[in-house]
Amino acid sequence: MVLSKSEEDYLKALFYLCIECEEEKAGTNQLADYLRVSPASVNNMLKRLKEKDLVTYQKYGKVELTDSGRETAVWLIRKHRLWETFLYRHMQFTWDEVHDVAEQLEHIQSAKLIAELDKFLGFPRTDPHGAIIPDGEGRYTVTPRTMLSELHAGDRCRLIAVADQSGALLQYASEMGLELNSTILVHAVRGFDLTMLIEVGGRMHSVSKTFADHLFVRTES
Amino acid sequence: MVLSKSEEDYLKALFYLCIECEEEKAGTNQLADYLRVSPASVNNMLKRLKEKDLVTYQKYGKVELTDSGRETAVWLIRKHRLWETFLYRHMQFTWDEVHDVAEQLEHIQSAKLIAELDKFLGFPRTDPHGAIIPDGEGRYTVTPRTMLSELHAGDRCRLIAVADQSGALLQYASEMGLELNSTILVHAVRGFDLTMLIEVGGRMHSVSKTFADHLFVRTES
DNA sequence: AAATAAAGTTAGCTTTATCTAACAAATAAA
DNA sequence: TTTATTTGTTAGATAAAGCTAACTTTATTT
Repeated sequence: MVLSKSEEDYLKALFYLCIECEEEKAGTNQLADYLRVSPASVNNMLKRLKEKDLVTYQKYGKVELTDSGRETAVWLIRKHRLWETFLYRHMQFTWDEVHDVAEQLEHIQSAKLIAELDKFLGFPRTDPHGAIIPDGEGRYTVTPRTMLSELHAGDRCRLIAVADQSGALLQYASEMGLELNSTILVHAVRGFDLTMLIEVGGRMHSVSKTFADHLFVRTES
Repeated sequence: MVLSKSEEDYLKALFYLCIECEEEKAGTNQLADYLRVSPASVNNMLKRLKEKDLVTYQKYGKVELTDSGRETAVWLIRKHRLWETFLYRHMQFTWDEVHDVAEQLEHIQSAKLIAELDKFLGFPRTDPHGAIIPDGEGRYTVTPRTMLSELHAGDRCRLIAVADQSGALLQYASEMGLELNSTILVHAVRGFDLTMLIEVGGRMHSVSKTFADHLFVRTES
């Protein structure tokens, strides 16, 4: 079944809200906020997605992806992340530049192209933000990950992934010399607003909890 | 100025009809035929393209691209042909498979991506069908080319390009062992329907004038 | 339990891009 | 030159995807 760009965007949004955020189901306004469209537009689209058996949904209820809907969403995420990897590795894109173009490229329809791209890249497991790339069979494991904000003074860790929603966040991280695999030392966590004092490559930085929530790490000591 | 996919398709069609076919101007029905839409749709679109100063056009008259329209069309062709080259060289696509996917990829908006792709490919001059790739400054020279159908018995030539409209033509050519740079020997031209008897790689083939019209060659003797 | 707030829906409008059917203009043929 | 044919235009319809404004449900407070 061939879907429109918009339909695909809604499915992907639902995937993020329902599966990645472990919230099970999503509401109309929540989706509208995420996609920056009106709740009315969402309502409209949900009816069509239900028609096509991509979501389960009933009046005044929450939305959920069907198996078929989730499969499509995972396929889109696979395409998106493979393209990001390509742009990053071979087209000299920085990690804050890849998202916007991959957002367009993910709608290109050609299974052969994606299979070949995967092969060309050497079957990468993660994208430039450390996010897991679903495999050719649509397998996608959502592993629970530790956020930098969960650590305490004295902890040491490595950056393994960044929540890639915002380009500003990535630029900010780059400015402080932070990239995938960087070692981070937590010097202190200020009590009242949870601001963290961290050391990256010998330099000290003070970062907000909001920022630290978006960095996924593996603790080392 | 950002154009819709459709607007871009119309500009590219106009470029083919007006510039590549050396016909100067195109008509409504001609465009409708080429794009496989109704003349009414074309009429509608022409009004909008005129609004945006991409074509010159007046009621019951012929259409022509403006400088700005031609510039956009050449940019699309550059993108299309660079993607074709990428698919052919690095993604194991055959020359009859590249067109459809490139048709989608040409609408991706990122000048940086195209500049990097060009560099990655080593600044290719021609695409997998032998068509010239416009350079980064939008320079595009339409060189007059010899068609196989213009040759006579006894002539020898090399295939330098194929008119890439139809995938069927390319498959047919492949089947007879014909690829870019293949040497073709014209054995005979039948008088009444201009069917040609040609030799390719030691094998004889009888080809129609229609087919021979789509092969561009460089004569060698 | 009634009042208020939050969330979700409907109706009706807009734009883009397509269509068909009917009509008008320009060109070619008799 | 009148007729016929081809070519081009208009009007009105449809479908996708969005909007606003008004309304209805459901959930939360007091």
